[in-house]
Amino acid sequence: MKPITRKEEIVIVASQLFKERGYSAVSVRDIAEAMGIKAASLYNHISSKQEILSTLVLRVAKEFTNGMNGVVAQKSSPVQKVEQLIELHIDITVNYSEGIAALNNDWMHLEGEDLTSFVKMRDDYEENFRNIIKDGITSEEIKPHHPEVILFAILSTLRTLHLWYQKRGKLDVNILKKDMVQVLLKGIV
Amino acid sequence: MKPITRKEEIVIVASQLFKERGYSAVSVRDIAEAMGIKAASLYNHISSKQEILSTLVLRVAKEFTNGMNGVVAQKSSPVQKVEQLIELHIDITVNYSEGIAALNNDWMHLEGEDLTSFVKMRDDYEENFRNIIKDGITSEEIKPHHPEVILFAILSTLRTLHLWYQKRGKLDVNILKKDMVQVLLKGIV
DNA sequence: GTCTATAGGATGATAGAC
DNA sequence: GTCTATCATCCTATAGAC
Repeated sequence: MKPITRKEEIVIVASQLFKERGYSAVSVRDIAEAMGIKAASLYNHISSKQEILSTLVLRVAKEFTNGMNGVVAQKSSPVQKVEQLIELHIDITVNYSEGIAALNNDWMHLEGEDLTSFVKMRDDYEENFRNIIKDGITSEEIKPHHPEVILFAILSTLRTLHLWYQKRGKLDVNILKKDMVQVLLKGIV
Repeated sequence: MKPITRKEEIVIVASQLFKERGYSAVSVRDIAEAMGIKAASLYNHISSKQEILSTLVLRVAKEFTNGMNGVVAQKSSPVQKVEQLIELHIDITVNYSEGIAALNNDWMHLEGEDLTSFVKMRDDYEENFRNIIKDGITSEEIKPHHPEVILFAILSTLRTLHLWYQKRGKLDVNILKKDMVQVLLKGIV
């Protein structure tokens, strides 16, 4: 089915270590040891430790960007779009759990063009999300709180889903989606 | 007024660097340079780099523990307690912004007894919060969603407040409290 | 309280044999 | 594709002079 390349294997193993300890606290020797080979052997497949991080973070960032573009292109209402974004985050969390940890905590260790391109993707994503919320306020579907507070509350929750999903991973994804949508949109009281 | 000790100065300078790059990516040379002295001179005031992290993280963790104990001891309703906890997080965020970053992202680099004691404080805090939510569901003040989903949504938002507060720091704290309480308790639609 | 000098080890990465 | 050997640099921390 999936003939995983050696480089891909490195990225997967590294991402698990990055998630536990963070990019800076993980050495290339640690990654190699986790794969049962020597550090020098890694360099037959990658050009630097940086490259692992870039591959990992940019891959997930592109998933978010593509997903957001899909949502924006639709004709649904602002609230429906927010629901779709909540589902997007849950889907990506389930499929790229370790990558999200790196994206959240280690993006600042990217360098050069990779850093620039990541920051742009993240800013664009937030701007699209913010505009959807503003549209919802304008059309009176969403309560007139400060859009920034709403954006922050939702994004904070969605961005840290991976921390929680690993603990309660048994919960069915569809149940999680429904509950999360209810809690985030309609509150708890 | 405040005769800041040299050690305290080190903790403050280090916490700002830890917030930007994370504990592992900051060297003692970096900290010393930011203070305009040599790395070796730091060791006249601290015994290790670890000690800086412990001081920082445990200080903030104790603030949360004390605050939670105060809330639990009160006779207010579950929803009122949640409101007080939201305010607690906002107050601590305003006063210990950098420490919260270390607490969120670098606690796993604590060692020995400090690590154990931190994890216990964090677990106790979450357990108290969870019980308040459960009480609210039992008394039908809070909607009967899975308590874990509610706890997660609120805590995720509150724990990352510091990221947002620095960007929009101009916003009055009392306005922030009111808006945040509304959004988290009553939702956005 | 700060300095210079340095110990002792870890780090990212390369060269070249197999 | 992996290995051993190695380089140059960085790391935390200590000793001892001023």
